[in-house]
Amino acid sequence: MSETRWLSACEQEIWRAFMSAVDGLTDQFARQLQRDANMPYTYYEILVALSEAPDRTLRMSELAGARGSSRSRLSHAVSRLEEAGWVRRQNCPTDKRGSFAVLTDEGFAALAAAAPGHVTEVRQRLFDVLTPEQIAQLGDISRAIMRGLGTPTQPPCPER
Amino acid sequence: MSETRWLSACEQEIWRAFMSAVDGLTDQFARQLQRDANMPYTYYEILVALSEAPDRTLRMSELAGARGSSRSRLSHAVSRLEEAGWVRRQNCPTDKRGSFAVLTDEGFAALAAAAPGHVTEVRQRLFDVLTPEQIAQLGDISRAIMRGLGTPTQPPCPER
DNA sequence: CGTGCGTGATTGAGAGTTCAACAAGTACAC
DNA sequence: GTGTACTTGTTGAACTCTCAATCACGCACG
Repeated sequence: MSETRWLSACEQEIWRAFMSAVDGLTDQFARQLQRDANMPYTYYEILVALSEAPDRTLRMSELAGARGSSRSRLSHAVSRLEEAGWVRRQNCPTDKRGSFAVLTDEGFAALAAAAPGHVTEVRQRLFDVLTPEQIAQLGDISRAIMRGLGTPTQPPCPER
Repeated sequence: MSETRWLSACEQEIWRAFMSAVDGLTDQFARQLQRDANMPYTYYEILVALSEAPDRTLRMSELAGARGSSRSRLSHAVSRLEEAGWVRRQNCPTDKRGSFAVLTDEGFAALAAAAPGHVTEVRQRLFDVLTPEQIAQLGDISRAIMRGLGTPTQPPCPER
């Protein structure tokens, strides 16, 4: 067990600013979605992932793995989304253990209704307050963090 | 209601990288604390705030306001922390409605035990994977976001 | 005074997440 | 084939957070 490398005053200030910003952002987005679309943020993400999949269908595992979600959490969430009529479960014919989650038309409609408000919020709270340089820097920083966490990353966007 | 300004492919890629990074980080920190110190991240933050206050004591409201927490959440959390013996409630003599939360010696000890692991994690997952320039950029970006959210910000650190 | 209104804090119910345990199915060696 | 180990997905209990309701108190105004 080696000596702890504490944060300098500078580092600590940056760390706290970062956490405040992130907290504030996620809180803002979560509230906006809950208020305007009556869905928690994680459910929105599930609907987005399904809407982009072929046939709007994904295996439960893939859906869980795509976002950093646990199988258990996803199972509970999909149960809820099923009650809402936004998602439907379907058995996998080739692997009898497996289940598919399928986005229903109602689910797609709910997502389409929720998206504009959410995107507007993201634009206002994030992109509009940063300069183009800062936006590019944020992309690089995020990818570096993801690499540090072992998350696979896509190559950065082509030059602006 | 004006037209929605959607995100470009570039912006969306940055947005998703950012959310993945943030999610991964907070998840990592939360798990590390839960595993090694048996406390949720928000409770850790409460202990930190108390440990820095004069007499390790704060009004419930101040404690809630300091972090973006609701009174209700804080009340529940302090009840838990009280059961653990880490915090103690104390009546306010000048305002009989008020309560103080006081960090106990056990609480301070628990915090002291948890801090090294947490700081090490923050250093490894965040500061070690970024260049000094990126760290400074992250500070500026975070402050810009906070301003956009209406959160008061401290002036940035003196030049490195 | 005392009535009314705003504030500080708590409570309980409902919703989401986590964790461990479990059932069911598949893969693979022997 | 059969047994063992791993994977997929679900479940229930415990825990945290949110929201609305509530209680107790302070403060100002008639």
